[in-house]
Amino acid sequence: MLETTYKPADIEAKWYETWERAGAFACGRRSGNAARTDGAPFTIVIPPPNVTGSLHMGHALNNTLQDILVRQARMTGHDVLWQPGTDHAGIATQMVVERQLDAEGQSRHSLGRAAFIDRVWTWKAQSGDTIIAQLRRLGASCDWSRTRFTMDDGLSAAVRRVFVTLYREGLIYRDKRLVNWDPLLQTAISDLEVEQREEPGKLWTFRYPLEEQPDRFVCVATTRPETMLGDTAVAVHPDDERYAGLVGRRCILPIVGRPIPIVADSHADPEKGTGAVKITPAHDFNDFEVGRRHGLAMINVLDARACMNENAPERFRGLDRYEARDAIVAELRALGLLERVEDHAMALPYGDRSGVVVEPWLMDQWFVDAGTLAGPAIEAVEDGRTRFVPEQWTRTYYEWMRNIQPWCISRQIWWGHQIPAWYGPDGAIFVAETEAEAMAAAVETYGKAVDLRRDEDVLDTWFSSALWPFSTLGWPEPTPELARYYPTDVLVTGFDIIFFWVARMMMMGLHFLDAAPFRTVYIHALVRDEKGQKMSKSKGNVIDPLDLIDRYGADALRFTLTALAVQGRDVKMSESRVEGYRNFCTKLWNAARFCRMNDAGPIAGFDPATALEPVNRWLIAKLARTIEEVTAALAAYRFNDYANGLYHFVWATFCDWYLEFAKPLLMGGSAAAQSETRAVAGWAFDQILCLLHPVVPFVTEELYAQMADRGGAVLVDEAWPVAIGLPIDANAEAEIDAAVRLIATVRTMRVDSNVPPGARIPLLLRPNDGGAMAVQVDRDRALIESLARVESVQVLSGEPPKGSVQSVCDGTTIVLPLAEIIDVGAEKARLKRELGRLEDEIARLNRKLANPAFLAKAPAEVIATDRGRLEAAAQAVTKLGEAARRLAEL
RNA sequence: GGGCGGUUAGCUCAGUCGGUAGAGCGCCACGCUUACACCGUGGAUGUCGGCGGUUCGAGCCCGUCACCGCCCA
Repeated sequence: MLETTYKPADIEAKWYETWERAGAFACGRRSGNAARTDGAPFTIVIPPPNVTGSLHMGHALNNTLQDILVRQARMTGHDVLWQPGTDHAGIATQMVVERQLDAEGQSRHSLGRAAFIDRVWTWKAQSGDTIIAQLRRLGASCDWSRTRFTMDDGLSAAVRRVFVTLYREGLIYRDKRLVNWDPLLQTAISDLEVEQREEPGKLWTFRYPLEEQPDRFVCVATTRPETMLGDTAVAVHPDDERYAGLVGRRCILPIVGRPIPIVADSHADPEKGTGAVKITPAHDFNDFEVGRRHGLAMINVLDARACMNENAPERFRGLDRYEARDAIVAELRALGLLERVEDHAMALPYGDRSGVVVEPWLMDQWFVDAGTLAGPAIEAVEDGRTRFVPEQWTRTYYEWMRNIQPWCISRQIWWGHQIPAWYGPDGAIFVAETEAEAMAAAVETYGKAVDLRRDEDVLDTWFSSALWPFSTLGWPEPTPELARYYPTDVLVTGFDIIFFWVARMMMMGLHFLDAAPFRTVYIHALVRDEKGQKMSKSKGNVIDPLDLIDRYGADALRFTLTALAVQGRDVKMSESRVEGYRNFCTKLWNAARFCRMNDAGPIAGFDPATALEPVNRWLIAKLARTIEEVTAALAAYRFNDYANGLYHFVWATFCDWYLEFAKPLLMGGSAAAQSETRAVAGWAFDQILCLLHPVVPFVTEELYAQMADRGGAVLVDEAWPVAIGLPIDANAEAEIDAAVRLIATVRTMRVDSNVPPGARIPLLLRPNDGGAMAVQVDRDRALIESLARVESVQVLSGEPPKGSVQSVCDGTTIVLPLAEIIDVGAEKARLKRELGRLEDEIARLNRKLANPAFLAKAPAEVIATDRGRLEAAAQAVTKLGEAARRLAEL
């Protein structure tokens, strides 16, 4: 016999091992009802987590949703591939290992490149499986036999093939441009890795003397005085009359003494500051463009650590950028060239990994021509080959794609895919997949063997991630998996990586396989804490999913995340919700206990269409509707509707009503009714297990095993329920729904009249149409007596006895003869309240139905509904009015 | 500055076609009942952010304002 509470820890590991041993997650097989479907492929690639990371709540949500989709797809007979794997996460992983080295008093430079990379692999070997193990605990049903890592040989070959191909097509190139330079990590990073933070700062206004008239000045404002050493112009707006006479003349850059031109450029904003701006093309993205337009010199005054370099006057060299700022301001002040200082809020660019202010820095880097690749990626969404859900994200995608900038892909770190480019003695570039090929090309160029030097940089991690949907399937080799599982069906990911990842996979997939990598991109929200704050270690509000799994079970966590996964809204996580859904699992568990105690298990070949009892036909109809509803919800990615629909069906319909109705049938019904009820309950419970399995796989699998001898079959391989063929008996539904309302009314009357819960009292019904009601009462007598806890149910033809409590339900007067215990005053008050409510409703409906415009324009069925309501209310008033009069006679 | 989302019960949120506003948690009362106290039964709780408009009828559609959050520059 099952215990009274569900203990997740006892069964989760067992079932996960069973599934894996059975190969239940492997692609290339078909489960569910194989006869019903064609075993079409269904593919999802996992958003690869950082190989050395650990599971956080965002992963838990992301993978729960994917797991629901793939488990359901297996049950509908698809050949499912959920492709797992991890990402090498270049900068993040390198930082972790560098911190370790630092603690040992070493650095990557003291170790050397080869030894350092060995060290990272060692670290990966130690911690690389952590997150995979954690995903298993969550229940994720990936095909682990196909696990890939972005630095595997095959995936690395794909990276080289893509790099070389794009280089030859002119879509990858080396260029000297301003990049975002992280002076702490000493590497370039992409625009997306820069976070703009609004901060209070200062705006300094300096006087730059004119070359010809040293007593006249042009005033320029800046938030970054230290960069003035690299100024090569002053710009004013071409329409700015204040400066019209100065354009074309020169001023003298203070401290440096360099004459610089005053140019007209619309970048200068007449409204801002003095209207004149200093131009430092080597240290500002806007100034860089101005410099290009006017052919200005580009003078770099900072080194890789953001200290002043040899292009600065000697006394500033080696100063950190902030020290240099103070020194320069002081010197200009001393020279009388500081006009003023104002407080000024400004956005500063921070490196999202290092947390330091990045510098726009002029250097040679590798770039992808993202603009060219974006075209087809935009079209694929425009013409619907790829669809975003929720649809609103389409705009975000377009917005970014249509304004895309060249993508800087080289990183000055060691952990990652080293760029397959070699330099000859004269600096000529040879890009090839192997050193041998590069050498061959060099020999052809130079006519002899030369020393080639490989580019030391590695590629942005997202470069390899961009290939994930096909590199994991074996590309560039023409594997059977690639042919069968690409393009994938759906990508499930968070909105925060639409640009980083989704957009780039779209570009690469379209370019190299001529097909968008996914048919649907489902974008889910961020998981926040219960106050709506983003979870972060520094805030200390992180909820650890593994802790929740330990305490409440993986199923409870999964159900919580699913029920809260509303499209377009953040998920606010709170422990009380997890506890509530743990309780739901226990409820399910106890429903199973009840079924087992009553021998209500699944019966092979049972056909629900043969059921005759109204209660059973009622349940079958409700279940059929639930199947349709939750299947549709999943098809539309409305995960919350799926979870809540089942929650309500299981708890309210099945447990609260059906099982309670079943009790009198099982205990006192005819032999036929008993065996039918056992069969229907057992069958329905099996259907429930199937429907719930994708979201709560562990508890449902355990109960599936507990409910019957399955001959080794597991729920994970079962078929998804279908509503087609199930009888939806409207009469049975109406009959039992009416009984439900009647019982609820009696229960309310009992409480209102302080009838002791245990007291069995008679129930009298005075229907409008004696015939039909009498038949129904006769049929459902046992149900009503049991659930309303009454000793008898009789149809009343004459006047109710004196001292009765009365109410009206569906036109029938409900009479409880309680002369002994009735509190006349309280009962009068209750009737008065009820009559007042009805009068209000009648007045409202009368107003509405007296409005000629309503009668003329509203649909006929709306008018009929309201007339029905009015009639029912009027009847109820009559009956309760009588009841009140009878009470007054006492 | 541009864009997106939000504002509904004490809290967290659903609300699909415009037709008397729902759920979970919490709260109150009562607990007979051999599936379950991680439970059962009953109950209370709303200016659907403000204003204006469209409509027979608006939480829902349109306009506008306020506040909150996010993204981009």
